[in-house]
Amino acid sequence: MAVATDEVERRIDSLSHALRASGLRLTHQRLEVVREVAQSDRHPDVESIYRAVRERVPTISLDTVYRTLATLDGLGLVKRVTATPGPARYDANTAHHHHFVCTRCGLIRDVDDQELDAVSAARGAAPFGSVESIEVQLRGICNDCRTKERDHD
Amino acid sequence: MAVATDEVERRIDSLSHALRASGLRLTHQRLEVVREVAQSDRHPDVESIYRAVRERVPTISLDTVYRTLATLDGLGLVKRVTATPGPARYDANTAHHHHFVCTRCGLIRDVDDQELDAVSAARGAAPFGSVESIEVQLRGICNDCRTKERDHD
DNA sequence: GTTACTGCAAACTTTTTGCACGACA
DNA sequence: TGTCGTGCAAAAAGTTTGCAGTAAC
Repeated sequence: MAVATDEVERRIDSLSHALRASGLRLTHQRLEVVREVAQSDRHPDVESIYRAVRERVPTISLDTVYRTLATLDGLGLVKRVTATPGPARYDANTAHHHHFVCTRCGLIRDVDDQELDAVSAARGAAPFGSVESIEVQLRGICNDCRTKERDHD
Repeated sequence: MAVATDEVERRIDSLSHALRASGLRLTHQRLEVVREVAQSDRHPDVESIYRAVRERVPTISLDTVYRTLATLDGLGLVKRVTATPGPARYDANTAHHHHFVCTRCGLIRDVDDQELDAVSAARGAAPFGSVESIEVQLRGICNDCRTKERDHD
């Protein structure tokens, strides 16, 4: 668990309130799916979340995980990350932040940086529509992949 | 065709050279797939490219389009766009640029902006790896979706 | 007690792969 | 002519959906 315990608690609390406010039910399955996503800062995909939650809720089904994540996304409690091709991945950090993306292995890590936060809606985007959020993707090679590359020399 | 004819020509030229340099064959199918992607600035998905190319090469198969795009991506002649969930989309603009993304309909448009180009590799990313490229995603609602929204009031 | 949610199974969409024929160099 | 690329078909991967039983409120 790489996310601080109190932040995990805060995220789970926020879930309960948001569900109640929307008239949705706080089920065991939803709670455990959120707990799983909230604990991780690795932007896990649906399959990983499913496997992890099943350790605690052995009867949960994959489609419930899909449905739960879609519901939570709709409520703004998690965000679907679209930085890599392939399986859907989710992020419980709903605060404004940026991403480092490894183009080799697909690692995604949150980047908090005030300089990047200061990037403002470009004039270049004005003709297309109204900008509501800005995310900077820093693409490159992660430390692990770089090390592996050296080992193969 | 929204991309200037001479730019399309330049991209097709660049294909021929790159394929030859890699010892790959310049087939009719590859040429027409590139022409299709190079002509468009809408970041088409594989299915759209397939449909469009089939008008000129009726016998082409969908899996050839998939394979061709993967090959071209490997050579750096097109880039797979990972800004929206769902089907793979491709961009023939391999120059450094940014994207406006409509979160409602999935529209993606290239944004050229010197201010955004000036965004530099954040210190915040340093611990994770080496940054090789930076893309800014400007997310919001496009003009068309905004208009539709008003019409439904 | 209602009604929304879940699990199961099946369907659907998107993408990949094996193989034999045909076309490029 | 040799070999790579294509088309076909089937499979694999990822995601969605209908339905009947179950659990939350």
